[in-house]
Amino acid sequence: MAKDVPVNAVKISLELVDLLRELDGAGVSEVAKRLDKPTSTIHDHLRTLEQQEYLVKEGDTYYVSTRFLQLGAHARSRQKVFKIARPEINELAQVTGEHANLMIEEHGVGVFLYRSRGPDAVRLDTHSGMRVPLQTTALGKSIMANRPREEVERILDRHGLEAVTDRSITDREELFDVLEEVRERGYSYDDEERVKGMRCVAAPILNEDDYAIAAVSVSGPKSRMREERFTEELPNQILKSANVIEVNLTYS
Amino acid sequence: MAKDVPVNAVKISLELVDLLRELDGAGVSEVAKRLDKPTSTIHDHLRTLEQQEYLVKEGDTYYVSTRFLQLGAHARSRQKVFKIARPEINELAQVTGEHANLMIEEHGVGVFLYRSRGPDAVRLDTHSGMRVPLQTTALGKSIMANRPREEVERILDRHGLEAVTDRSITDREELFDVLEEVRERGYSYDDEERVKGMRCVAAPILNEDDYAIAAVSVSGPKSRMREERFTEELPNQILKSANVIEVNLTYS
DNA sequence: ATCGACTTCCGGCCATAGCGGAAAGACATT
DNA sequence: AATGTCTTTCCGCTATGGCCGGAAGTCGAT
Repeated sequence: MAKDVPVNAVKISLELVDLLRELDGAGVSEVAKRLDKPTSTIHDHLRTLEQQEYLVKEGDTYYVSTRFLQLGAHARSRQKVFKIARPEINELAQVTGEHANLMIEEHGVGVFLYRSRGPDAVRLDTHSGMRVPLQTTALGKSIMANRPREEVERILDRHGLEAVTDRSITDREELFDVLEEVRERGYSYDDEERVKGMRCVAAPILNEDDYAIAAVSVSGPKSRMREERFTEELPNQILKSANVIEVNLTYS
Repeated sequence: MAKDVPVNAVKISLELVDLLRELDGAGVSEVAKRLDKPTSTIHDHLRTLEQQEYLVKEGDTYYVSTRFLQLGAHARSRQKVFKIARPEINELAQVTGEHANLMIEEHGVGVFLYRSRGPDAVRLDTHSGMRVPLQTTALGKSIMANRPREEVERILDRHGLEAVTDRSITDREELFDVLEEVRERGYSYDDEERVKGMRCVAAPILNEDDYAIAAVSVSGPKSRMREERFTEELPNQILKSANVIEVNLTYS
């Protein structure tokens, strides 16, 4: 096994924490089985993380601690686009009645920074901090469409084009064609490419150099996302919100 | 130096992350100076954390990444008291106009799980995930007052009684006297013990064994927190909310 | 009582974390 | 341009401590 990271012990602990999140808590032996390491090694790591207060132990089960809440809140509030976009996203959710979202790109994946539920919003699995492949959301496509092609290539080299539903885009050239359209049109669609039955409209937030730093969207059930509402009304509302955010970003 | 944790490398990385949060981003040499380690060592750790996507690098500065947002959101939603209390806290903020808060204890410190700003709420530094010494808030006192004395002793042994303002309680016996009163009265006060000019009223959330699992509070400026509102109206509203939460917790 | 499945502890080996030193850049200042 | 002072980054050695096998506890079930 080639040495891939400078400090392997840290890598193990981080994988361990993320596993505990996925499993929603686990004991020593279960973690050891999943990571294919001896229980004694895992035990050492769990103890360390617990002593440093990054995990909590209840009985023989370890859980992710709220220490991460503090770090996460900091990471989010550090993004100036977050605090400027938040009121606009709330507004968007209210007037459309649906979900409204804010996404940024980080390490080549899409991160939901914030979401607001409108009065008619359906139940949905998206939550703050959720990470998804960029090409599977209208948000991600709006971002990629307004980045240099070579940067998008690098992201694809790193993450590939994993399909999430049977409608996901999986061909690289097809994706670039779509991105071209999106850039010209100014906003993007997602038609059940990530979640069955859901459609989505998104627009990018651009900086002074027309480089996408984020995207905003509205998403809802297919039944309500159609005809003029889908092709005219929602795009206009979203473009207006995106524009307000862009303006507020430059003058702040 | 005695070996204090099983995996020292992990400890270094975790301290590093927390330092980056405090500093709101930093370069290699600044971190190295603060942690009193060689730059080469710090460099190894920063690279590892960045490769694992727990940090982001912008130019020569490393920042905490939104990876923590996902972990934090999980850690919070894991607490059933959070999702049950949230609507009640929002309600409390609306009817009182002030800040309303939810706190739990973790590793012997108070953690703000959620807060809601009412229409008249003043600017305040509290935020989700914030960690404070228990004895410096009405919330913390409500929790400690409804825990076995030996458990409180253990917490104090570990964390001491650090003063935050000149009104903070610093004497152990004095604290236990206060806690005794709080338990009998059913709710607790904070009169500028953490933040100058702010007062706070809190009530515990108890489980079936009368063991405090959390606390709710309302906090506001001294000028509005006085006379009957402070001694009657707010305590009653908070006790009512706490009771609703307790009931919803048992039947769910 | 005996088992089984877990967590925890212990002690040793050798991979590797941590470090010093040097190289490669960045950025002023002269 | 050239020099000096900051960085960050790289490289390779060495002693240490991370990792592991195995044993000892712990708990519940049968």
